[in-house]
Amino acid sequence: MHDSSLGLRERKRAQTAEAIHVSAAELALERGLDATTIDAISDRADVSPRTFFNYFQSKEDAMLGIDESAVAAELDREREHDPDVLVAVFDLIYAVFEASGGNRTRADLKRKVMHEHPQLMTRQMVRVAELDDRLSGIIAGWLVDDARFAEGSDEQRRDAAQIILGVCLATVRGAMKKWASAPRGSNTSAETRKNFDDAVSAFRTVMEKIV
Amino acid sequence: MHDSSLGLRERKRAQTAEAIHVSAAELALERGLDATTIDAISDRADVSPRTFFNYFQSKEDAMLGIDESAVAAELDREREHDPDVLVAVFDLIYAVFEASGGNRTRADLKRKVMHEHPQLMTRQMVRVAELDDRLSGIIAGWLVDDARFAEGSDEQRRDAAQIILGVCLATVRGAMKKWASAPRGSNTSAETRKNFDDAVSAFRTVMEKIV
DNA sequence: ACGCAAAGTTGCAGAGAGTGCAACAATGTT
DNA sequence: AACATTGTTGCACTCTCTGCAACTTTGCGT
Repeated sequence: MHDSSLGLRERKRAQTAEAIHVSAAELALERGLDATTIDAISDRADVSPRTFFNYFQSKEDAMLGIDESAVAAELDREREHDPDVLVAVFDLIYAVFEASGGNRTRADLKRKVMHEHPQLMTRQMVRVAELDDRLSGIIAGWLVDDARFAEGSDEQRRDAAQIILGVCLATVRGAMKKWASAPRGSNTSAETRKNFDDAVSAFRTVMEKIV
Repeated sequence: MHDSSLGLRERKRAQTAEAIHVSAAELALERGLDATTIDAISDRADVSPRTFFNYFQSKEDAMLGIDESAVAAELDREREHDPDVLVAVFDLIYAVFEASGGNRTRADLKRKVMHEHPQLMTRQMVRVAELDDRLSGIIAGWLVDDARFAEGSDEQRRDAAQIILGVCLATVRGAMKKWASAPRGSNTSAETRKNFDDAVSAFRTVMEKIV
C-alpha cells in the first residue's frame, strides 16, 4: 500500500484527501448532514479548517470524496462507445459517476452515506449535470457516425445530444432516487451497475409508449 | 391598483414582497449576482435584513420573486389535462414555472434578469424539480386513464410518471438554456410559451429516432 | 549534501448567509 | 378602548468561504 511511483508529495496529498473524506463521511453517518461542520471534519482529519478548502469545495464534496481531476481525466480519455446511442450515453454517465466518487476502496462507506443522505446523491447528479457541455459534446461526436443523425447540421446534433443527455440523466436520477429509498443491504458495485441497466430498459419501455 | 378586498396587512405584505423583489432584481442587473448582498437589497427595499428572510429564503428567490404559496395553490388546483401525456406534462411544468415567478406585472424585469444570469434559471428549474413527488403524483393519476398504462400497478405508474416528468424537465431545461444564450429582444410571454412548444416537438423528434 | 524554488499548511481577519430570540409596533377584532 | 394576532427589527451567534502572509515541507539541480 505504498505506490513509490508517485513522489512523497503526491502520496501525502492523497492521504490527506482520504483522511478528510473518511472523516466527513463518518461524521455524516454519526451526526447527520447539517450537524457536521467543516471544523469538526478538519479536527478529525487533523488538518486546519483552512486546509480543508485546499482539498474540497464543500463538506458535501468531502463526504462523497469527489475528485475533480479524476473526472477531468475520465472526460479526456479516448473511449469507444456502444453502437446503441442510449446504451452508450448511460455508459458514459456511469463512468463519470464512478470517477466522481474518487477512491474506489471506500466504496462501502460512500454507499452507506449516500443511502442515508439522498441529498448527497442529488448533489452528485448536479455535478454531473454541470458537465453538460463537455458530455453533450462527446455525444454529438458520436451522432456524426449515426445514420439517423448524420445528415443534420452540427447544431442539430448538438441539440439532439443535449436532449438525449438530459433525458438519460433524468432517468439515472430517478433510478438513484429509488435505490435510495430501497431497504438496506446488497449495496455492491454490481448492484449499482444493475440499477443503471434497469434504468435504461425502464426508460425505453416508457418512451415506446408515450412518444 | 389597490385591492381593498384584502386587508391592509395583506396589501402591505404584498407591497413589501414586491419592493424586495424589485430591489433584488435591479441590483442583480446593476452589479451582478455575487456582488449583490442581502444587506444591499434590504437597504434599497427599506426593510431590515432580518425582514428580508421573512419573505424570501435566499437572494436568488428574491430576484425571481418566487412565491411559494402561489406554487402550492397551483399544485392543489383542479386541472384538466391534454389527452397527450407529453403535452399535458409540459403544460403542467409550464404552469408551475409561471406560478413560481410570482407577480405577473414584473415579467419584463424578471426575464431580463434571468437572461442575464442563467444560474437563476437553473435555480428555478431545481425548485420545480424539488416538487418531484407532487408532480409525478399528479401525472401518475393521469396515467390511470391512459390505455397504455391502465393495466399496470400503481407503482409501475408512479415509476413511469417519474421518468416522464424527468425527461420533460430535462427538455425544458435544455430549451431554457438555449433561450438564455440566444440574443436579446423578443422576450415576450408568448415567446416563452413558444419555447415550451418547440421543446416538445424537438423532444419527440429525437425520441422517435433513438428509442 | 546544500540551497533554492515550488508546493503545501496554517492562522488570521473579514465578508456574507442564515437563525433564534425577545422587544416593540402595527393591524384586526370585539 | 382593550386585547390578540401578526409583522418588524436589532442583537448575538454560528457557519461557510476567501484572501493574504508567514511558515514548513518537499523536490531538484548542482
